[in-house]
Amino acid sequence: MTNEQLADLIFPNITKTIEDYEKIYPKRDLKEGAIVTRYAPSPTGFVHIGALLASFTGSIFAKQTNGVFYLRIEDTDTKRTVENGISKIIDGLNEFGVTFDEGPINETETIGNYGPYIQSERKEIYQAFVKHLIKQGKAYPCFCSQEEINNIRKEQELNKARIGYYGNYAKCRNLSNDEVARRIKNNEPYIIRLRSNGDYNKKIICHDEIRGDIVFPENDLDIVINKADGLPTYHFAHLVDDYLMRTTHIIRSDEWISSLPLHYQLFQMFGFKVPKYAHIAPLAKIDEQTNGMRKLSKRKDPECAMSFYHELGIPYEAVRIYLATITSSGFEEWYLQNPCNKIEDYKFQFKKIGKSPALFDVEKLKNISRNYISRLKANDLYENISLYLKQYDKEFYEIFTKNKDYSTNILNIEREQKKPRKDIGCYKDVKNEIWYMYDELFIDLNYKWQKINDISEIKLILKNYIDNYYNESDDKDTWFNKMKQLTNNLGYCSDMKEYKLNPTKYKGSIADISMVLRVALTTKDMTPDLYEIMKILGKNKIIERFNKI
RNA sequence: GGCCUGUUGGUGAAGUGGUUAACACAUCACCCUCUCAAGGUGACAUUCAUGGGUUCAAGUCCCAUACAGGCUACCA
Repeated sequence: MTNEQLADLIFPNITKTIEDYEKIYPKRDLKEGAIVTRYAPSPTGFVHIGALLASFTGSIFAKQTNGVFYLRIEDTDTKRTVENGISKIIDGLNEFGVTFDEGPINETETIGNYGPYIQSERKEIYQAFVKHLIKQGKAYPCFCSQEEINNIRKEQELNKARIGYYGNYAKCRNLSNDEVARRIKNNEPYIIRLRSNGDYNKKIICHDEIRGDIVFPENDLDIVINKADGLPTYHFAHLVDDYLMRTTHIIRSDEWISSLPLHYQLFQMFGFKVPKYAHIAPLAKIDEQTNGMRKLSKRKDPECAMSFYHELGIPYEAVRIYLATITSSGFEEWYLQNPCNKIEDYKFQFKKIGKSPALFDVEKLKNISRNYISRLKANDLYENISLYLKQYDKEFYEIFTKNKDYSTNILNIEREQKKPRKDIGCYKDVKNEIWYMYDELFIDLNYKWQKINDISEIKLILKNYIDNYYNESDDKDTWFNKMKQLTNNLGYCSDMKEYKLNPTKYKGSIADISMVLRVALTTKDMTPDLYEIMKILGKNKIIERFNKI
C-alpha cells in the first residue's frame, strides 16, 4: 500500500488540498512591514491580566504598522470550553480598549475573510494538512495506548534517557503501511504523529524578537499532531492557522519558547516561511507565604482578573498606560513628556519589551490612574463616573445624576487647571470623596472636630461668621479676607507665619477657624478648597448645615 | 533527569567595554499652604544574584554556581 492510499484510507472525505486552501486564503494585500498578529485564547471566559497584556501588545503592534489584529479561539481542548466563553472574553477585553479587526464578535457572528476563526470549526482544514503529510510519509498513525506510552517513559527514566516518543522508542514509526491499514480496518484506535526529521545532536537557531537568537537541539520528537477526536494539537493548529491566516508575528507568552524548534520544523516541513516570534514574560507577584516570586495566579490573586479593575473603576486608559509602562521600557519617560498623546503614538519596539517577569504593582497602577483622572475634563469625568455608578452603585447613581450641573461643579473643583487636584484614584473612591455634598447622604453625621472642639465656641464662631461676614457673592479674595477679619476679631491669629513664631500668644489660628467651618459643612477634616465647596453648596445649604449644630 | 529562559534599590526599570548606575512609583525629611490631594527641594544601590576569568578598564564579554520560571501530554 502506498502512502497515498493510506492517506485516503485515513481521510476518505478530505478532498481539498493545501493548494486549494492557499487559494481560499490568499496572501494579504498589506504594505511592507505591516504586522498581522492575533490573540488566541481558549474560550474559558476568564480575562486574565496576562491575557490583556498579550492582547494589548498584539493590538498595538498591528495598529502601529497598519496591520491586522485578529481573535482566534483555540478550543481544540473541548474540556476548556465554557458557556458563553467567547463573548465573555470579547466583552472583557473591550472594556479595556482591546478590539479586533477580524474574528468572532460574539457567540455566533464573525467578521473577516480568513475564518473560521474558531478552531473546532476548522477540522477539515487541519485534516487536509495532516493528509498531505501522510501522503509524503512525514506523518504516521500511532496505535500506542496510554499505558504503552507510560511504559516507554518508565523505561527511559530507568535508562536515564531523554523522555519522549522518538527514535527507537517510537514503536509505531516503522510499521508498514499494510500493517497500519490492517489495524485501522480492524478499528484499533489511533492518533497521528509527526515523523520528525530532526536530529537531537544538531543545533537549530531560533529567533525571538524580544530575546534574540536562541540555540536549541533540533526536535526529534514524533509529537502528536492529530488527536483521537480528530482535532489537532496546539502545535499543528498553530502551523495551519497562522499560515493560512497569514500571520506575520506570533506574540504569545513565554511558556512557548521551548516549542520553538518544533514550530520551526513544522513550517519548514511544509516549505512555509517561518513567522516571526515574540515571547512575552509573565506577570508575577511576591508570594507572602514563601517570599518568593511567582506567577500571578487566577485562584490566589484577585488582582489577576480584569473584573477586579473594572469593579474598582480604574479607567481602562489608565490600565493600558500601566501595561505599556511595564511592557515597554522607554514608554514611561515618553509618556511623562507627552501626557496628552495617545498610547499608540509611542513607537513600540519588540527589543524594548522586558525579558524578565514583572512584578505587578497595584500602587503604581493607582498612581497612573490618579494622574489620568486628574487630567480629565469635568464633563467627561461625570460621564465616566455615571457609567461606573450605574453598574456598581445604583443608590449613589440616582443621587449623583439627579442634578448633572451640581455634580459636575463638584468634580470641577480644582480641576481643568495647570496643576489639577489629584484625589481620585479610581471611580470607587468618588463617593467617599464627595458624599457630603449631597443632602440625601448628609445624615447620621459624625463630626470630626479638631483643635476647637468646644461646642459653645463652635457655635459662637459659626454664628459670628454667618451674621457678620458671609456673603454668597464674594469672590475668593474677599472671602478669605473676611475669614481673616473673623479670625482676628475672635482673638485668633490670621497670619500663619506669625502664629508659628508665637503660638502661645493666640487662642489658635485661622487654620483652626477654617477647620470649624469645614467640619460644620462636611463633617470631614480633609476636603478640597473650602471656598469652592461653600460656593457650590450655596447659602441655603450652608445655613441649614450650621443650624444642625 | 534533559532542554530552554531569566536575575540591576522596597517596586517597575535605563544601561550593548570608560556615566557621579538615568527615570518613574513607594518611603522619609523640609518648604509652600485655611485642611487634604497636589506642587517644590532634598535623601534613599560604594554597587548590578554569587564566585572566578578576559581587559588599562566589566552591570556590560567568557566560564562555573545559586535561585526563580517554563517545556519535557491525545492541555493550551
